[in-house]
Amino acid sequence: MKTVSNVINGYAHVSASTRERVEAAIAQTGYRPNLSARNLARGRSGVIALVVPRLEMPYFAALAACVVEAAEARGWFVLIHQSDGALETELAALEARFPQRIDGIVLSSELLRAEHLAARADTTPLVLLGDHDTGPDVPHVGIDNHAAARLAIGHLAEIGCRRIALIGAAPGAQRHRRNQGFRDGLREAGLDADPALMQAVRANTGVEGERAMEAILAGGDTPDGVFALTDWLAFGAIRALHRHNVAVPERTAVIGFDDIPYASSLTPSLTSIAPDRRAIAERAVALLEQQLAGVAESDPEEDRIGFELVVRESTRRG
Amino acid sequence: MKTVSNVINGYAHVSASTRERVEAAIAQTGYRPNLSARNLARGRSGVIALVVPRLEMPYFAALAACVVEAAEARGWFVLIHQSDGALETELAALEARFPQRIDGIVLSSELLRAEHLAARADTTPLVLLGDHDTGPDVPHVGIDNHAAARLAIGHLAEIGCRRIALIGAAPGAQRHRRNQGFRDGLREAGLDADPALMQAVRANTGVEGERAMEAILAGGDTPDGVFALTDWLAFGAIRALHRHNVAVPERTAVIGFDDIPYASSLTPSLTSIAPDRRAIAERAVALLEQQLAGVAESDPEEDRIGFELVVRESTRRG
DNA sequence: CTGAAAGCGCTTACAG
DNA sequence: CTGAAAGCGCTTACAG
Repeated sequence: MKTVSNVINGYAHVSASTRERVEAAIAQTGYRPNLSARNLARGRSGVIALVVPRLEMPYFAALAACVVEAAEARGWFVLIHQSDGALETELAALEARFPQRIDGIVLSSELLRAEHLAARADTTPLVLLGDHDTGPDVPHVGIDNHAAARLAIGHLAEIGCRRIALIGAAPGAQRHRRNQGFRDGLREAGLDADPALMQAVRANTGVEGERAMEAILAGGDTPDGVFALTDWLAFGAIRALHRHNVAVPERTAVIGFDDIPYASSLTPSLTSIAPDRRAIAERAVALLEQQLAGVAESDPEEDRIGFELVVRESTRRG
Repeated sequence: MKTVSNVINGYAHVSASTRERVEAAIAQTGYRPNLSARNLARGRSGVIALVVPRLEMPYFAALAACVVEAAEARGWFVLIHQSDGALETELAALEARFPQRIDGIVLSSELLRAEHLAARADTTPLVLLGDHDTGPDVPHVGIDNHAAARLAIGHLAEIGCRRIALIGAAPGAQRHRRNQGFRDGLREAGLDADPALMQAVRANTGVEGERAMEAILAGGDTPDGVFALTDWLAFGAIRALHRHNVAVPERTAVIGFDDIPYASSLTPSLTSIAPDRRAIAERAVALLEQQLAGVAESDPEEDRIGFELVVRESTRRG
């Protein structure tokens, strides 16, 4: 009956006594609504998709856990898809080409550009995560990567680094804002960007970080600071530095990005930028719900999530 | 109509021409079945629960990704829950106390004992993962932890280790089989188990691994080999060894367990036991489906999953 | 081998 | 403020 439905869904216009009677009956019988029936009646699938590069990356695993929780609170299940950083897969997600119907998409993209988003035909509610500039049309939740990168460089400069290397994606490409923050951070510290100390990578893996660091060291010039665009890249960079007998942090300080759980278990433990993942997930799911309800109030203020610098051994000198 | 349903669900007794016509129509209209309606009609929720200690642990993240894939192939969504290694949460999962109805449970348990399973009242299909002996009543999917631990010790003995330390849970407790494998492996190598070289931990984290290694070294006796029951513990152990200026692997070789993605990015890269996670997930979901269908053919042969030893720098000498 | 009908458990106008 | 009825899109006996 309508009344019971009103009580369960928390609508008004139910007398207190009736509400109590209904709630007592629910408690007594241990009733749990059948989500399939509810979704069928509501015309929703009850499922949102979360697309991340790889779930094995602790950053995305942690993020996924937060998204699962936030979605569950709204009666959604999360279908986790891995893109492996393939543009084709990201484009498929953009057009909601999933085996099931989907109420919304949270897409942590690596490769998508503004032109891909402009060409989007599908209308499924969509929220983007990640460090890239994709224009104002699609809601984008994340930290201020530019400011975070500047903070990282400022920290290195403060502990005395003068020749700071960058390990990460190609300038102007995906990791645009962190790249730009690196350059601006150097400028603010009165330092120069040296192309010989900047190395692109093909993937955010330890192996690539190691290769990039090797390439920089092969130039004959040992930097006294390294900014890696992700923690995993930093791990690899430290491997290369060790092999060349470069002491970390004494000779070369290293800072990463993401603050993955293992950052504190390494030798040395890793200084890193820690985004507020829980807030990112919560906001992303809330935005999906707003889009579904038609209230598209994109609030840049709310979409900008907090972060902090966590200082550990890899930049602790003296 | 019944015929269309037969085609979609792959049942027999449909003429080839009719089948073709139906399939053509499906392809043309881009039809995708509504899972809510299907599940409602079938009396399923369409959701299975996966309970792991923490999704941030790369081993469980990788496992979760495999489970999600295997489940999706059978029309299931996966509700991921984190137990934080709390017995209370594991018991709640055992009794299917989830916010939603659940078709089945895959429970990667840390603390559950045979007595808890014997006392189970709920009848939701259940599959256990993990290293513990819980009796034959509940299907249990996993590698032969005893054999894997013996293999690890055999490897250490082979490269010349004579005094091998153990870092992990208390003997007789959760990690029972790996513990037992450690002891039997020592015996097979003609070595003795020294209580002074065995340290329990309160959690499978780097901090705990570090603390345990410190405690062993504080005994004044430096082992020439360390078997850590998980990779994360091994990371911490290596931190402690570094601090005491013990060279890894030259003075002390270290082997972990799980082969998490970062094992190859560390300094030194970590030797580890690699379970076939994909096979574990596939088998677990298949067992759930069998239980739901009432064909309870628990095949110990099938439930025993393969693994391998991956040798890396932390045990490579000379 | 195939069609017509009922039912899965909800929600939502619609009356009252 | 609350009850009776229809409908969401499937599946499944049931006839034929």
